[in-house]
Amino acid sequence: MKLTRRKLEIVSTAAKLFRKKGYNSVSMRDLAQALDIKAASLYNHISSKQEILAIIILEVAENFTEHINTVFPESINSVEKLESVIENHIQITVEKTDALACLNNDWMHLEQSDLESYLVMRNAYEAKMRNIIEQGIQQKQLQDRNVDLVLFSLLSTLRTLHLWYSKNKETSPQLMFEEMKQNLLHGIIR
Amino acid sequence: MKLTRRKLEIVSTAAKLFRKKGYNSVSMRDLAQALDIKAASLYNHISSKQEILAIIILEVAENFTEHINTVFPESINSVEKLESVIENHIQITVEKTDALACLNNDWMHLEQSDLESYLVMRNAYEAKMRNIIEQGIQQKQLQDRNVDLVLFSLLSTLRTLHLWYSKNKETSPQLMFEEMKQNLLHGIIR
DNA sequence: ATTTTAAACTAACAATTGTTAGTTTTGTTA
DNA sequence: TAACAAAACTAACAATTGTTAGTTTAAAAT
Repeated sequence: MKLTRRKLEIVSTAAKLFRKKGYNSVSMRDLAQALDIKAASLYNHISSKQEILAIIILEVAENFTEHINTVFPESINSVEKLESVIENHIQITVEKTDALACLNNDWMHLEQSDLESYLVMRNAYEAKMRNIIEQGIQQKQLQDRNVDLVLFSLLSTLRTLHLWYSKNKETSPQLMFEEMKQNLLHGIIR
Repeated sequence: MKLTRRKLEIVSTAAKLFRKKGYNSVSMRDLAQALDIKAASLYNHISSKQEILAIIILEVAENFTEHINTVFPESINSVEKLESVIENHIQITVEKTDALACLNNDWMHLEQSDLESYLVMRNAYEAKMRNIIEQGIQQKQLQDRNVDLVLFSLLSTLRTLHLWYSKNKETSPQLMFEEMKQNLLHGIIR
């Protein structure tokens, strides 16, 4: 099924609801009501509830994948690569807040090949991030620490930044970028 | 209803299931099956599914509250207070992994007075953390940054550390503490 | 040995779930 | 104006949900 205008409305309304209550706590009747139609009418546009979830999540996952594939082979140093990753996370946080929250909270409700695709992308992403960090340590640009924990420290904050942003929507991406770069890379101690 | 031995078994089994699939994706029949009994038998021990969720979440929330209330008035400097908070998060992550994950993922499915209690505790916790950070900035021990974003950077990682820990259970709390202190307070750049 | 209590059971309920079939309405194109 | 397509509708389905009522079993206390 093609992504028509109406279908996109349904998907983005669903993302908003899924984000607030979680995939399994939003019924097709809830979704329909938010769009001011009846539940059965949704099926003129989408084939199943699952399809909606897959569209929401896989699109964001592909955004992340595309960016890291661009930045990974570049001949800039590790710190600059990390900065670019931070910037990308902030951009997606700002532009696709609902979908990003869905990805974080409801990816485990994907089924079969969609779940598979998601996990493949996530693993590849983390592997490339890991690589950047290892390279940074080797080149003495980063502190010599437990790579997995460094990776987690970065990603945990970047992945959940939408929680902060949704309560601070007036903040400019620029400011977020500068502050997060400092916090994540240089720490908070003086 | 008192917390008997059997009731605790039910609650901790529920925490394990809720963590993996989310509160609304675990039916009372799922929970019963995991305990090798029938769904109706659960009601000899608990009064509702909601009660289970509330027990799981509020207990952890109280742990956090107790600790910050202990550390907050102490006459140690801000950095030492932050270190103590980090240590406490790691301890709870290690000792109550499932319940902590539940709190993070399913707090919004609490109802009425339980939801209220949770939010009161969370707000109080964040306010005290915020205060510690502000004090640290005033006393020039911390960098002069956006307080809210510093707070978020710390808490986002500490709150989701259970995601990393559940895949790295062999790691000692000591090592986690030392590494996270470095990552969070001093950053990762050399 | 008898009574009591704790904890399991079977059977059923009313409500809600995702989804389908078939129909009607609405707006556009021939 | 007639024909067509898009998108809504009503009505219903089978399955699953949390929970209750009433009963049986097993263990502990008298």
